[in-house]
Parts: sequence; structure tokens; C-alpha cells
Amino acid sequence: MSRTILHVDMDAFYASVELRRRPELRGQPVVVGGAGARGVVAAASYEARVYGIHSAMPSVQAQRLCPHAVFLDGDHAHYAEVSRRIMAVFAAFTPLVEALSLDEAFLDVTGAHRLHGDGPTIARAIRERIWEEEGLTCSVGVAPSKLVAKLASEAAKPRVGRTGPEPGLGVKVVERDGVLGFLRPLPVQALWGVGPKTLEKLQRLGIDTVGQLADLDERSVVGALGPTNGRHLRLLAQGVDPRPVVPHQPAKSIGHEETFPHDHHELGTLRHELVRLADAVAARLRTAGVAGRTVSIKVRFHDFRTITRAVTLPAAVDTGPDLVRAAAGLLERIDPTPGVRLLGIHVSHLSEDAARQLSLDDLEGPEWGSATDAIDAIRARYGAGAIGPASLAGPGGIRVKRQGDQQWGPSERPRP
DNA sequence: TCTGGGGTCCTGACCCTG
DNA sequence: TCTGCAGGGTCAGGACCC
Repeated sequence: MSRTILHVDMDAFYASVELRRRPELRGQPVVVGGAGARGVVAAASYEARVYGIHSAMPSVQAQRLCPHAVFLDGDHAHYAEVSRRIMAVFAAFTPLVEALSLDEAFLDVTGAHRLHGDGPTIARAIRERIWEEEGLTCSVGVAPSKLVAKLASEAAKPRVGRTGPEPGLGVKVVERDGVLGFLRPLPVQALWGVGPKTLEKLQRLGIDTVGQLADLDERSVVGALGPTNGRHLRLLAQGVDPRPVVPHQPAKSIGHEETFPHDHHELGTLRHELVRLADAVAARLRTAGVAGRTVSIKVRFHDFRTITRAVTLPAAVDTGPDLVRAAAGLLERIDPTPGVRLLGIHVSHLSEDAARQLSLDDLEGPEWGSATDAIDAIRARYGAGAIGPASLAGPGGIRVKRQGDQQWGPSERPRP
């Protein structure tokens, strides 16, 4: 039996949410993201896209392309709240909702036809409700698989023409017998999993379109891309994508990383930043009710060379001091003198039942377990900055990393 | 010219064990 | 005891996604 998959993608989500809050900016080029010298664009309104601005572009480049654009700091917490309401709209049509990010999701509506109508009917109903309840537009792809639904929603999106933004279809339907006709002419980089490097390898084989990849013999694809990726991409190109819509997938890793407004050259200052990041990661682990065994750090140097170092502990941990102990040992192996622009800490090998009971701190004594409970309770009541590691205390209070902080680069400008 | 932050998945090297 | 091999775990790096 054929499945009906919807891919719903909000149009210029962050920028559209800001325009709804500030209607006086409608019609103007609006860019949301990190405004600092090391910031990037998170979203651009269609008016800004006319100037060639797109997401992930360095903010300074965007400013050069369109000096009169309105640049806004992102408000991640607010976007998350709007996203929660939008996901609730999806859930009213089917329990099978797989959120990919704040602004897009797959819905399997195969079992919802009797109650809500066929795929295109549900797609139109969802667009209508999101417009009525949130004042936001989205584009929807309807197809028998995730890949084709995603590509169809892309085809339904508004476009930027010579004269300015042009509305899109809103809903694009690809029936089962139309899948190959839809896929084959598309550029091969349209496939999920084909980025710049894979594109280069495929182009060396003379492959430019999805159809050419579908027709290529398996040996050549596997030779160029390896057995796993090669076979997977060739099957996608042939329209074979049985991946199910999976709601509520548990996280496999939790981490924080931060680009500094100016490079750090000393281990001492990096250790200080590490405490702050570890404290934030530990709080998120406890909120999620998980602990992790593998702690890794990520260091990006001045020249953008990036290294990772990891250690796997005998027991899972979820407290700041435990994470700092493990990560500080890794940090000692780094020579920061060339200049470090980014530091990150990540925890993986997560497990639920290991949380708290096996914490190293608990092995040394029970005090830390109750102390972290107290810290979490104080933060829940008075805010993230109310309490934190003593080493983070300064004249302006305790500098902690909060969940929902602006995350598109430092807003501060680098020191001259 | 300048390249964020949240992730997932894959590959290859290396080590250990049976 | 030595060697080869397979399999699993760990670590580091790379590619990709939004």
C-alpha cells in the first residue's frame, strides 16, 4: 500500500516570525542572525534574498550586499515557542510527526484519510490553520516518500524573480507514478546527502542529474562514494526511499560550542570558558534526564583548522564538575598559542538509566547529587544566571550560557 | 572575504581480545 | 609461542543537514 507523506516547511521562518511581531518592517529586506563580525545569517526575508542574501552567509557579506537591510538579533526562545504551537497543529492531523528542526517536519498521513481527507486536502488544511492561527505561511510537499515530499515542498516555495519575490504553489503533489518523472531532471545535489564534496566526486563521473545517477552502474557509484553512501544515494535517485516517519527520536548527543569575538591564546582563559560551557551542557543533560559516558571537546584555531579530542569514562556523568574534569584533561593536550576562535564540549553515549546513579561525584560522596538538584531548582525559579560555578562570577554577575541564547555567532565585535 | 551552532552518520586507524 | 584474522570498541576527522 502506498504511503502519503507530507513535508511541511515554514517560509523564511525566523524572518517571518519577526515580521509578524514588527509589521512596520513588511516589504523591507530583513535579516535575522548574528550581527557581529563573526556572525552568520540565520534567515532572510524574500525581499532580502533579492539582493543575494541567504542563510549561513557571513553577516558582514550580507551587510555589503544590502547595506540598508534591517538586521535583527535572533530570539531562539520565541521561535521555539511558535514552533511548539505549529507542531501542535500538525499533531491534530496525525500522531506520526517527525520534527526535523523548529521550522519543518514530516507527517505520515496514510492513516488519516478517512478522518481528514486525502494528502492534498490535509496539506491545504494545515496551511490554512497555520495562516489563521499564526499569520505565517508554509510550503507543503505531498508524496509517497520522505525524499520526494521534501523535494516537492521545495518546489512549492516562493521564488525570487527579477522583479522581486514571487509567490509559490504552496502545495506540490507528486503521485506515485509521477515520482521518476519528477526526480530525474533535478540536479543531483538536490538529493538529501549530496553536499559540495559528494557533488564534486559525482561530477568527476559525469553525473549532473538525479536521472544520470539512477542509471549509473552500482560499481561505479560505490567506487566513488563508498558502499554505504553510494548504494543509498543510488536508490534515492531511483525513487526508492522506504524510511519511515519516526516521531520523538531521543537525542544521541548534547553539546554546546561557541565562537569567541576574539581569539584566545592561553589555556587559562580557555579553561574558564570550558567551565561555562560544561555547566550549560550538564544542566541540559539533567533536564533531559540523561547522562553520557563520552566527553569530547572541539577546538577551532585561527586558521579554521578544527580538531576534536574525546575520552570515554567508566561511568556516565551529568554534572558540571564531572564534565569539566574530563574535558580539562583533553584541553591540556592542545597548544592554544596560534589562537583559538571556537571551543565546544559535547557528551555522547547517552543513557537514561545511567543518569545520576552512576555519577562520579556520587562515587566520591553524595553531596554533589543533592547540590546539582538545588542548583537546578534555583535556576528554574530565578533564572539561569542566578547561580553558577564560582569561577564564572564577575562584576556583572555570573556569566552563564542559557538555552535559547542567540546562536548565530558572537554579537560582540572583535578587539582591534 | 569570511566562514554559527545544533546535531547525525560514516569511515578509517588503531588497539584489544578470542 | 607466534602469526593471521575477525570483530568490537574507541578515537579523530569529515560530510552533511537545518
